[in-house]
Amino acid sequence: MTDPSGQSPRERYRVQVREEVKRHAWEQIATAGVPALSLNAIAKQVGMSGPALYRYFASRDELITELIRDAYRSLADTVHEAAGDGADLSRLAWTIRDWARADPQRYFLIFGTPVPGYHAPDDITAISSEVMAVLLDASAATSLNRAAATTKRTPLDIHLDIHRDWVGDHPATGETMRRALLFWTRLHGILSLDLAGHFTGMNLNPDLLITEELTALRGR
Amino acid sequence: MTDPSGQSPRERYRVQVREEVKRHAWEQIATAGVPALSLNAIAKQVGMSGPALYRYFASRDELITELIRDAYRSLADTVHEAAGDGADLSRLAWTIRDWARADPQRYFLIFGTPVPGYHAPDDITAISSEVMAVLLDASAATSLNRAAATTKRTPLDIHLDIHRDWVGDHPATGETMRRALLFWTRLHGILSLDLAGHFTGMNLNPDLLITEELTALRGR
DNA sequence: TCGCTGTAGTTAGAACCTATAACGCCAGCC
DNA sequence: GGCTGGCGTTATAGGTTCTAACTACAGCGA
Repeated sequence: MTDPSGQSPRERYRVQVREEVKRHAWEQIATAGVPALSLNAIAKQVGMSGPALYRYFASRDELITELIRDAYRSLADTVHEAAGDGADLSRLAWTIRDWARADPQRYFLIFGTPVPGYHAPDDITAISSEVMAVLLDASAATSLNRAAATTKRTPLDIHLDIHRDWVGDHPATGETMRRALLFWTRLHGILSLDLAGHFTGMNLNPDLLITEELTALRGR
Repeated sequence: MTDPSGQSPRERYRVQVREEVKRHAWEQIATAGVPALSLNAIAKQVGMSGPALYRYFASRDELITELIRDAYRSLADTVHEAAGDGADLSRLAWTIRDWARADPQRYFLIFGTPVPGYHAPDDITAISSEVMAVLLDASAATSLNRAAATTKRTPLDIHLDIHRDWVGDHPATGETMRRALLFWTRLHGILSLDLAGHFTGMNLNPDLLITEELTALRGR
Protein backbone atom coordinates (compact mmCIF):
# COMPACT_ATOMS: atom_id res chain seq x y z
CA MET A 1 0.00 0.00 0.00
CA THR A 2 2.00 2.97 1.26
CA ASP A 3 5.70 2.81 0.62
CA PRO A 4 7.67 2.81 3.89
CA SER A 5 11.07 3.26 2.25
CA GLY A 6 12.97 6.54 2.11
CA GLN A 7 11.34 7.93 5.21
CA SER A 8 12.53 8.88 8.64
CA PRO A 9 12.36 6.09 11.25
CA ARG A 10 9.38 7.76 12.84
CA GLU A 11 7.54 7.95 9.53
CA ARG A 12 8.37 4.35 8.83
CA TYR A 13 7.01 3.19 12.15
CA ARG A 14 3.90 5.27 11.70
CA VAL A 15 3.17 3.76 8.30
CA GLN A 16 3.76 0.29 9.71
CA VAL A 17 1.29 0.77 12.55
CA ARG A 18 -1.31 2.31 10.26
CA GLU A 19 -1.00 -0.69 7.99
CA GLU A 20 -1.38 -3.11 10.87
CA VAL A 21 -4.47 -1.26 12.08
CA LYS A 22 -6.00 -1.47 8.63
CA ARG A 23 -5.27 -5.18 8.45
CA HIS A 24 -7.21 -5.79 11.61
CA ALA A 25 -9.96 -3.47 10.39
CA TRP A 26 -10.36 -5.53 7.21
CA GLU A 27 -10.62 -8.69 9.28
CA GLN A 28 -13.37 -7.23 11.40
CA ILE A 29 -15.24 -5.97 8.36
CA ALA A 30 -14.95 -9.30 6.56
CA THR A 31 -16.42 -11.21 9.49
CA ALA A 32 -19.03 -8.79 10.82
CA GLY A 33 -19.41 -5.90 8.40
CA VAL A 34 -18.59 -2.24 8.67
CA PRO A 35 -21.06 -1.41 11.47
CA ALA A 36 -19.24 -3.81 13.78
CA LEU A 37 -15.88 -2.17 13.19
CA SER A 38 -14.62 -0.97 16.57
CA LEU A 39 -11.56 1.23 17.01
CA ASN A 40 -11.33 0.12 20.62
CA ALA A 41 -11.18 -3.55 19.69
CA ILE A 42 -8.57 -2.87 17.03
CA ALA A 43 -6.45 -0.88 19.47
CA LYS A 44 -6.39 -3.79 21.88
CA GLN A 45 -5.53 -6.19 19.07
CA VAL A 46 -2.50 -4.17 18.04
CA GLY A 47 -1.48 -3.91 21.69
CA MET A 48 -2.36 -0.37 22.61
CA SER A 49 -5.09 1.00 24.76
CA GLY A 50 -8.04 2.78 23.21
CA PRO A 51 -7.33 6.42 22.49
CA ALA A 52 -3.75 5.78 21.37
CA LEU A 53 -5.16 4.77 18.01
CA TYR A 54 -6.34 8.32 17.41
CA ARG A 55 -2.70 9.28 16.91
CA TYR A 56 -2.93 7.30 13.67
CA PHE A 57 -6.47 7.95 12.51
CA ALA A 58 -8.28 11.13 13.42
CA SER A 59 -11.64 9.37 13.60
CA ARG A 60 -13.51 6.20 12.78
CA ASP A 61 -14.77 7.83 9.58
CA GLU A 62 -11.24 8.65 8.50
CA LEU A 63 -10.21 5.04 8.94
CA ILE A 64 -13.19 3.87 6.91
CA THR A 65 -12.47 6.42 4.20
CA GLU A 66 -8.92 5.11 4.07
CA LEU A 67 -10.24 1.58 3.70
CA ILE A 68 -12.51 2.71 0.87
CA ARG A 69 -9.53 4.33 -0.79
CA ASP A 70 -7.52 1.12 -0.48
CA ALA A 71 -10.42 -0.88 -1.84
CA TYR A 72 -10.67 1.34 -4.91
CA ARG A 73 -6.91 1.23 -5.31
CA SER A 74 -6.98 -2.57 -5.15
CA LEU A 75 -9.72 -2.75 -7.75
CA ALA A 76 -7.95 -0.31 -10.04
CA ASP A 77 -4.66 -2.19 -9.73
CA THR A 78 -6.41 -5.48 -10.43
CA VAL A 79 -8.15 -4.31 -13.59
CA HIS A 80 -5.00 -2.50 -14.72
CA GLU A 81 -3.04 -5.70 -14.41
CA ALA A 82 -5.66 -7.59 -16.39
CA ALA A 83 -5.70 -4.87 -19.01
CA GLY A 84 -1.93 -4.93 -19.20
CA ASP A 85 -1.94 -8.01 -21.36
CA GLY A 86 -4.70 -6.71 -23.60
CA ALA A 87 -7.92 -7.78 -21.96
CA ASP A 88 -11.31 -7.61 -23.58
CA LEU A 89 -14.56 -7.33 -21.61
CA SER A 90 -14.76 -11.07 -21.11
CA ARG A 91 -11.37 -11.29 -19.47
CA LEU A 92 -12.14 -8.24 -17.40
CA ALA A 93 -15.43 -9.68 -16.17
CA TRP A 94 -13.85 -12.78 -14.70
CA THR A 95 -11.08 -10.74 -13.17
CA ILE A 96 -13.56 -8.49 -11.42
CA ARG A 97 -15.66 -11.47 -10.38
CA ASP A 98 -12.63 -13.05 -8.73
CA TRP A 99 -11.70 -9.81 -7.06
CA ALA A 100 -15.21 -9.36 -5.70
CA ARG A 101 -15.52 -12.92 -4.47
CA ALA A 102 -12.17 -12.72 -2.69
CA ASP A 103 -13.63 -10.22 -0.24
CA PRO A 104 -17.35 -9.45 -0.67
CA GLN A 105 -17.38 -6.79 2.02
CA ARG A 106 -14.59 -4.97 0.21
CA TYR A 107 -16.77 -4.97 -2.89
CA PHE A 108 -19.73 -3.63 -0.94
CA LEU A 109 -17.56 -0.96 0.65
CA ILE A 110 -17.40 0.53 -2.83
CA PHE A 111 -20.66 -0.58 -4.44
CA GLY A 112 -22.92 -1.28 -1.48
CA THR A 113 -25.31 0.80 0.55
CA PRO A 114 -24.27 4.45 0.48
CA VAL A 115 -24.28 6.75 3.48
CA PRO A 116 -26.88 9.45 2.67
CA GLY A 117 -24.69 12.48 3.25
CA TYR A 118 -21.35 11.01 2.20
CA HIS A 119 -19.33 12.50 -0.64
CA ALA A 120 -16.15 10.73 -1.62
CA PRO A 121 -12.92 12.79 -1.68
CA ASP A 122 -11.62 13.81 -5.07
CA ASP A 123 -8.68 11.44 -5.07
CA ILE A 124 -11.04 8.52 -4.66
CA THR A 125 -13.28 9.53 -7.55
CA ALA A 126 -10.04 9.87 -9.52
CA ILE A 127 -9.29 6.19 -8.92
CA SER A 128 -12.83 5.40 -10.00
CA SER A 129 -12.14 7.20 -13.28
CA GLU A 130 -9.06 5.03 -13.73
CA VAL A 131 -11.25 1.96 -13.57
CA MET A 132 -13.70 3.45 -16.04
CA ALA A 133 -10.84 4.15 -18.43
CA VAL A 134 -9.74 0.51 -18.32
CA LEU A 135 -13.33 -0.47 -18.93
CA LEU A 136 -13.50 1.73 -21.99
CA ASP A 137 -10.26 0.22 -23.29
CA ALA A 138 -11.56 -3.28 -22.86
CA SER A 139 -14.84 -2.29 -24.47
CA ALA A 140 -13.02 -0.91 -27.48
CA ALA A 141 -10.93 -4.09 -27.68
CA THR A 142 -13.99 -6.32 -27.80
CA SER A 143 -15.17 -7.29 -31.24
CA LEU A 144 -18.79 -7.17 -32.31
CA ASN A 145 -20.88 -9.64 -34.23
CA ARG A 146 -21.78 -8.94 -37.85
CA ALA A 147 -25.45 -8.42 -37.04
CA ALA A 148 -24.66 -5.72 -34.54
CA ALA A 149 -23.77 -3.03 -37.03
CA THR A 150 -27.18 -3.10 -38.67
CA THR A 151 -29.23 -2.25 -35.58
CA LYS A 152 -30.70 1.18 -35.46
CA ARG A 153 -29.62 3.85 -33.01
CA THR A 154 -31.37 3.96 -29.64
CA PRO A 155 -32.06 6.97 -27.41
CA LEU A 156 -29.09 5.87 -25.33
CA ASP A 157 -26.80 6.02 -28.36
CA ILE A 158 -27.88 9.56 -29.09
CA HIS A 159 -27.54 10.53 -25.45
CA LEU A 160 -24.02 9.13 -25.22
CA ASP A 161 -22.91 11.00 -28.34
CA ILE A 162 -23.87 14.26 -26.66
CA HIS A 163 -22.90 13.60 -23.06
CA ARG A 164 -19.31 12.43 -23.13
CA ASP A 165 -18.31 14.02 -19.83
CA TRP A 166 -17.33 10.85 -18.03
CA VAL A 167 -15.02 9.50 -20.73
CA GLY A 168 -12.67 12.43 -20.22
CA ASP A 169 -10.10 12.52 -23.00
CA HIS A 170 -10.56 8.87 -23.85
CA PRO A 171 -11.12 8.44 -27.59
CA ALA A 172 -14.11 6.18 -27.21
CA THR A 173 -16.87 5.84 -29.79
CA GLY A 174 -20.48 5.96 -28.73
CA GLU A 175 -20.69 2.23 -29.22
CA THR A 176 -17.65 1.70 -26.99
CA MET A 177 -19.20 3.86 -24.29
CA ARG A 178 -22.47 2.04 -24.56
CA ARG A 179 -20.94 -1.40 -24.15
CA ALA A 180 -18.69 -0.28 -21.28
CA LEU A 181 -21.68 1.14 -19.46
CA LEU A 182 -23.92 -1.87 -19.95
CA PHE A 183 -21.04 -4.15 -19.02
CA TRP A 184 -20.65 -2.27 -15.76
CA THR A 185 -24.32 -2.19 -14.76
CA ARG A 186 -24.99 -5.78 -15.79
CA LEU A 187 -21.93 -7.24 -14.10
CA HIS A 188 -22.60 -5.24 -10.96
CA GLY A 189 -26.20 -6.41 -10.92
CA ILE A 190 -25.16 -10.04 -11.00
CA LEU A 191 -22.25 -9.73 -8.56
CA SER A 192 -24.16 -7.60 -6.11
CA LEU A 193 -27.16 -9.93 -5.92
CA ASP A 194 -24.92 -12.98 -5.78
CA LEU A 195 -22.60 -11.71 -3.05
CA ALA A 196 -25.52 -10.41 -1.01
CA GLY A 197 -26.94 -13.91 -1.02
CA HIS A 198 -30.07 -13.21 -3.05
CA PHE A 199 -29.42 -16.30 -5.17
CA THR A 200 -29.04 -18.69 -2.26
CA GLY A 201 -31.54 -21.47 -2.39
CA MET A 202 -32.29 -20.75 -6.03
CA ASN A 203 -29.85 -23.37 -7.25
CA LEU A 204 -28.52 -20.93 -9.78
CA ASN A 205 -25.00 -20.60 -11.13
CA PRO A 206 -24.16 -16.87 -11.33
CA ASP A 207 -21.23 -17.54 -13.64
CA LEU A 208 -23.67 -18.61 -16.32
CA LEU A 209 -25.40 -15.26 -15.98
CA ILE A 210 -22.08 -13.55 -16.56
CA THR A 211 -21.37 -15.75 -19.56
CA GLU A 212 -24.81 -14.96 -20.93
CA GLU A 213 -24.27 -11.22 -20.56
CA LEU A 214 -20.85 -11.42 -22.18
CA THR A 215 -22.22 -13.08 -25.30
CA ALA A 216 -25.16 -10.67 -25.27
CA LEU A 217 -22.75 -7.75 -25.19
CA ARG A 218 -20.93 -8.99 -28.29
CA GLY A 219 -24.14 -9.28 -30.31
CA ARG A 220 -25.58 -5.88 -29.36
CA MET B 1 -49.17 -2.14 7.65
CA THR B 2 -50.59 -4.12 10.55
CA ASP B 3 -54.32 -4.01 10.91
CA PRO B 4 -55.37 -2.44 14.24
CA SER B 5 -59.05 -3.35 13.91
CA GLY B 6 -60.70 -6.21 15.72
CA GLN B 7 -58.23 -6.21 18.56
CA SER B 8 -58.42 -5.50 22.24
CA PRO B 9 -57.75 -1.86 23.21
CA ARG B 10 -54.35 -2.87 24.52
CA GLU B 11 -53.47 -4.61 21.29
CA ARG B 12 -54.67 -1.63 19.33
CA TYR B 13 -52.55 0.76 21.32
CA ARG B 14 -49.54 -1.50 21.02
CA VAL B 15 -49.83 -1.70 17.25
CA GLN B 16 -50.23 2.05 17.09
CA VAL B 17 -47.07 2.73 19.07
CA ARG B 18 -45.07 0.16 17.11
CA GLU B 19 -46.18 1.86 13.92
CA GLU B 20 -45.18 5.27 15.21
CA VAL B 21 -41.79 3.95 16.24
CA LYS B 22 -41.25 2.50 12.80
CA ARG B 23 -42.22 5.79 11.19
CA HIS B 24 -39.54 7.60 13.11
CA ALA B 25 -37.08 4.81 12.36
CA TRP B 26 -37.67 5.21 8.62
CA GLU B 27 -37.07 8.93 8.91
CA GLN B 28 -33.76 8.38 10.65
CA ILE B 29 -32.71 5.78 8.10
CA ALA B 30 -33.69 7.97 5.18
CA THR B 31 -31.60 10.87 6.43
CA ALA B 32 -28.58 9.13 7.95
CA GLY B 33 -28.68 5.46 7.04
CA VAL B 34 -29.18 2.36 9.12
CA PRO B 35 -25.99 2.69 11.21
CA ALA B 36 -27.26 5.98 12.61
CA LEU B 37 -30.56 4.50 13.75
CA SER B 38 -30.81 5.00 17.51
CA LEU B 39 -33.49 3.43 19.69
CA ASN B 40 -32.81 6.03 22.33
CA ALA B 41 -33.42 8.92 19.97
CA ILE B 42 -36.61 7.32 18.66
CA ALA B 43 -37.88 6.76 22.19
CA LYS B 44 -37.47 10.43 22.98
CA GLN B 45 -39.20 11.38 19.73
CA VAL B 46 -42.27 9.34 20.57
CA GLY B 47 -42.24 10.79 24.07
CA MET B 48 -40.93 7.98 26.19
CA SER B 49 -37.64 7.54 27.91
CA GLY B 50 -35.10 5.05 26.60
CA PRO B 51 -35.76 1.54 27.79
CA ALA B 52 -39.54 1.84 27.49
CA LEU B 53 -39.14 1.15 23.80
CA TYR B 54 -37.93 -2.35 24.57
CA ARG B 55 -41.51 -3.20 25.52
CA TYR B 56 -42.30 -2.89 21.82
CA PHE B 57 -39.16 -4.21 20.17
CA ALA B 58 -36.97 -6.77 21.89
CA SER B 59 -33.80 -5.33 20.37
CA ARG B 60 -32.42 -3.01 17.75
CA ASP B 61 -31.97 -5.97 15.41
CA GLU B 62 -35.61 -6.94 15.79
CA LEU B 63 -36.71 -3.45 14.84
CA ILE B 64 -34.46 -3.51 11.78
CA THR B 65 -35.72 -6.95 10.80
CA GLU B 66 -39.25 -5.60 11.06
CA LEU B 67 -38.30 -2.69 8.82
CA ILE B 68 -36.81 -5.10 6.30
CA ARG B 69 -40.02 -7.09 6.40
CA ASP B 70 -42.08 -3.96 5.78
CA ALA B 71 -39.78 -2.96 2.95
CA TYR B 72 -40.24 -6.33 1.24
CA ARG B 73 -43.97 -6.15 1.87
CA SER B 74 -44.10 -2.69 0.31
CA LEU B 75 -42.19 -3.87 -2.74
CA ALA B 76 -44.37 -6.95 -3.12
CA ASP B 77 -47.56 -4.90 -2.81
CA THR B 78 -46.29 -2.39 -5.33
CA VAL B 79 -45.41 -4.94 -7.98
CA HIS B 80 -48.62 -6.85 -7.29
CA GLU B 81 -50.61 -3.72 -7.90
CA ALA B 82 -48.77 -3.07 -11.15
CA ALA B 83 -49.28 -6.67 -12.21
CA GLY B 84 -52.96 -6.44 -11.37
CA ASP B 85 -53.72 -4.67 -14.58
CA GLY B 86 -51.57 -7.01 -16.65
CA ALA B 87 -48.11 -5.52 -16.63
CA ASP B 88 -45.29 -6.62 -18.83
CA LEU B 89 -41.62 -6.21 -17.92
CA SER B 90 -41.54 -2.65 -19.19
CA ARG B 91 -44.36 -1.49 -16.97
CA LEU B 92 -42.83 -3.37 -14.05
CA ALA B 93 -39.44 -1.76 -14.54
CA TRP B 94 -40.77 1.78 -14.23
CA THR B 95 -42.89 0.80 -11.26
CA ILE B 96 -39.87 -0.60 -9.45
CA ARG B 97 -37.76 2.38 -10.43
CA ASP B 98 -40.32 4.72 -8.91
CA TRP B 99 -40.55 2.63 -5.78
CA ALA B 100 -36.79 2.59 -5.38
CA ARG B 101 -36.38 6.30 -5.99
CA ALA B 102 -39.10 7.13 -3.47
CA ASP B 103 -36.85 5.87 -0.66
CA PRO B 104 -33.37 4.76 -1.71
CA GLN B 105 -32.43 3.56 1.75
CA ARG B 106 -35.49 1.33 1.76
CA TYR B 107 -34.24 -0.19 -1.48
CA PHE B 108 -30.78 -0.72 -0.01
CA LEU B 109 -32.24 -2.26 3.12
CA ILE B 110 -33.26 -5.11 0.83
CA PHE B 111 -30.64 -5.05 -1.91
CA GLY B 112 -27.71 -3.26 -0.29
CA THR B 113 -24.71 -4.38 1.70
CA PRO B 114 -25.50 -7.62 3.54
CA VAL B 115 -24.52 -8.34 7.12
CA PRO B 116 -22.09 -11.30 6.92
CA GLY B 117 -23.84 -13.59 9.35
CA TYR B 118 -27.42 -12.54 8.71
CA HIS B 119 -30.04 -14.99 7.49
CA ALA B 120 -33.49 -13.63 6.72
CA PRO B 121 -36.47 -15.28 8.47
CA ASP B 122 -38.57 -17.62 6.37
CA ASP B 123 -41.55 -15.30 6.12
CA ILE B 124 -39.35 -12.65 4.54
CA THR B 125 -37.93 -14.99 1.90
CA ALA B 126 -41.54 -15.96 1.24
CA ILE B 127 -42.34 -12.36 0.34
CA SER B 128 -39.30 -12.36 -1.89
CA SER B 129 -40.72 -15.36 -3.72
CA GLU B 130 -43.94 -13.42 -4.23
CA VAL B 131 -41.99 -10.74 -6.05
CA MET B 132 -40.22 -13.33 -8.16
CA ALA B 133 -43.58 -14.82 -9.12
CA VAL B 134 -44.84 -11.45 -10.33
CA LEU B 135 -41.62 -11.07 -12.27
CA LEU B 136 -42.15 -14.41 -13.95
CA ASP B 137 -45.72 -13.43 -14.84
CA ALA B 138 -44.57 -10.19 -16.38
CA SER B 139 -41.80 -11.99 -18.20
CA ALA B 140 -44.29 -14.44 -19.69
CA ALA B 141 -46.55 -11.56 -20.69
CA THR B 142 -43.78 -9.80 -22.59
CA SER B 143 -43.66 -10.53 -26.30
CA LEU B 144 -40.47 -11.35 -28.14
CA ASN B 145 -39.15 -10.12 -31.44
CA ARG B 146 -39.21 -12.38 -34.44
CA ALA B 147 -35.45 -12.74 -34.53
CA ALA B 148 -35.36 -14.01 -30.97
CA ALA B 149 -36.72 -17.46 -31.69
CA THR B 150 -33.92 -18.35 -34.05
CA THR B 151 -31.05 -17.87 -31.59
CA LYS B 152 -29.38 -20.98 -30.37
CA ARG B 153 -29.56 -22.20 -26.80
CA THR B 154 -26.95 -20.92 -24.37
CA PRO B 155 -25.47 -22.69 -21.33
CA LEU B 156 -27.82 -20.59 -19.22
CA ASP B 157 -30.84 -21.92 -21.13
CA ILE B 158 -29.77 -25.48 -20.47
CA HIS B 159 -29.03 -24.70 -16.85
CA LEU B 160 -32.44 -23.14 -16.30
CA ASP B 161 -34.24 -26.12 -17.83
CA ILE B 162 -32.66 -28.35 -15.21
CA HIS B 163 -32.66 -26.11 -12.17
CA ARG B 164 -36.20 -24.87 -11.77
CA ASP B 165 -36.16 -24.77 -7.98
CA TRP B 166 -36.80 -21.08 -7.56
CA VAL B 167 -39.84 -20.90 -9.83
CA GLY B 168 -41.75 -23.15 -7.47
CA ASP B 169 -44.98 -24.29 -9.11
CA HIS B 170 -44.99 -21.43 -11.57
CA PRO B 171 -45.53 -22.74 -15.11
CA ALA B 172 -42.69 -20.73 -16.61
CA THR B 173 -40.78 -21.75 -19.70
CA GLY B 174 -37.02 -21.63 -19.74
CA GLU B 175 -37.19 -18.50 -21.87
CA THR B 176 -39.53 -16.86 -19.37
CA MET B 177 -37.18 -17.70 -16.52
CA ARG B 178 -34.23 -16.38 -18.45
CA ARG B 179 -35.81 -13.04 -19.18
CA ALA B 180 -37.10 -12.63 -15.63
CA LEU B 181 -33.64 -13.30 -14.26
CA LEU B 182 -31.83 -10.95 -16.64
CA PHE B 183 -34.48 -8.32 -16.05
CA TRP B 184 -33.84 -8.54 -12.34
CA THR B 185 -30.05 -8.41 -12.45
CA ARG B 186 -29.93 -5.70 -15.10
CA LEU B 187 -32.48 -3.45 -13.45
CA HIS B 188 -30.85 -3.89 -10.07
CA GLY B 189 -27.46 -3.07 -11.54
CA ILE B 190 -28.73 0.22 -12.92
CA LEU B 191 -30.83 1.20 -9.92
CA SER B 192 -28.18 0.26 -7.39
CA LEU B 193 -25.40 2.22 -9.08
CA ASP B 194 -27.71 5.16 -9.70
CA LEU B 195 -29.12 5.39 -6.17
CA ALA B 196 -25.67 4.94 -4.66
CA GLY B 197 -24.53 7.98 -6.59
CA HIS B 198 -22.04 6.25 -8.87
CA PHE B 199 -23.43 8.11 -11.86
CA THR B 200 -23.17 11.57 -10.33
CA GLY B 201 -20.97 13.83 -12.34
CA MET B 202 -21.22 11.53 -15.35
CA ASN B 203 -24.06 13.51 -16.88
CA LEU B 204 -25.87 10.28 -17.61
CA ASN B 205 -29.60 9.63 -17.63
CA PRO B 206 -30.22 6.25 -15.95
CA ASP B 207 -33.71 6.03 -17.42
CA LEU B 208 -32.16 5.64 -20.85
CA LEU B 209 -30.19 2.69 -19.55
CA ILE B 210 -33.43 1.10 -18.39
CA THR B 211 -35.07 1.80 -21.74
CA GLU B 212 -32.09 0.28 -23.49
CA GLU B 213 -32.27 -2.88 -21.38
CA LEU B 214 -36.00 -3.20 -21.91
CA THR B 215 -35.65 -3.17 -25.69
CA ALA B 216 -32.67 -5.51 -25.41
CA LEU B 217 -34.77 -7.93 -23.38
CA ARG B 218 -37.44 -8.06 -26.08
CA GLY B 219 -34.92 -8.94 -28.77
CA ARG B 220 -33.11 -11.66 -26.85
C1' DT C 1 27.50 13.86 22.48
C1' DC C 2 23.98 16.57 24.62
C1' DG C 3 19.72 18.77 25.04
C1' DC C 4 15.42 20.04 23.15
C1' DT C 5 11.17 18.82 20.99
C1' DG C 6 7.53 16.56 19.33
C1' DT C 7 5.55 12.09 18.77
C1' DA C 8 3.38 8.25 20.91
C1' DG C 9 1.71 6.31 24.58
C1' DT C 10 -0.93 6.51 29.14
C1' DT C 11 -5.32 7.29 32.17
C1' DA C 12 -9.54 9.97 33.16
C1' DG C 13 -13.70 11.33 31.68
C1' DA C 14 -17.72 13.17 28.91
C1' DA C 15 -21.38 11.90 26.01
C1' DC C 16 -23.45 8.83 23.55
C1' DC C 17 -25.23 3.90 22.65
C1' DT C 18 -27.79 -0.99 23.69
C1' DA C 19 -29.79 -3.67 26.99
C1' DT C 20 -31.22 -5.53 31.69
C1' DA C 21 -33.13 -5.14 36.35
C1' DA C 22 -36.10 -3.63 39.71
C1' DC C 23 -39.90 -1.18 40.78
C1' DG C 24 -44.74 1.47 40.54
C1' DC C 25 -48.94 2.51 38.46
C1' DC C 26 -53.04 2.10 36.31
C1' DA C 27 -56.04 0.36 32.52
C1' DG C 28 -58.38 -3.36 31.03
C1' DC C 29 -60.19 -7.91 31.99
C1' DC C 30 -62.89 -11.36 34.55
C1' DG D 1 -64.77 -4.01 41.94
C1' DG D 2 -60.56 -6.26 42.65
C1' DC D 3 -56.65 -8.52 40.44
C1' DT D 4 -53.22 -8.71 37.07
C1' DG D 5 -50.35 -7.89 33.52
C1' DG D 6 -48.69 -4.64 30.41
C1' DC D 7 -46.43 -0.08 30.21
C1' DG D 8 -43.85 3.24 31.99
C1' DT D 9 -40.19 4.84 35.13
C1' DT D 10 -35.12 5.17 37.02
C1' DA D 11 -30.71 2.93 37.95
C1' DT D 12 -27.12 0.50 36.21
C1' DA D 13 -23.72 -2.32 33.58
C1' DG D 14 -20.87 -2.43 29.78
C1' DG D 15 -20.06 -0.95 25.24
C1' DT D 16 -18.80 2.74 21.92
C1' DT D 17 -16.23 7.32 19.99
C1' DC D 18 -13.52 10.89 21.08
C1' DT D 19 -11.17 14.83 24.00
C1' DA D 20 -8.08 16.35 27.58
C1' DA D 21 -4.20 16.29 30.36
C1' DC D 22 -0.12 14.30 31.38
C1' DT D 23 4.36 11.42 30.89
C1' DA D 24 8.20 9.35 28.78
C1' DC D 25 11.28 8.68 25.42
C1' DA D 26 13.12 8.50 20.66
C1' DG D 27 14.95 11.05 17.17
C1' DC D 28 16.59 15.32 15.58
C1' DG D 29 19.75 19.31 15.27
C1' DA D 30 23.67 21.76 17.22
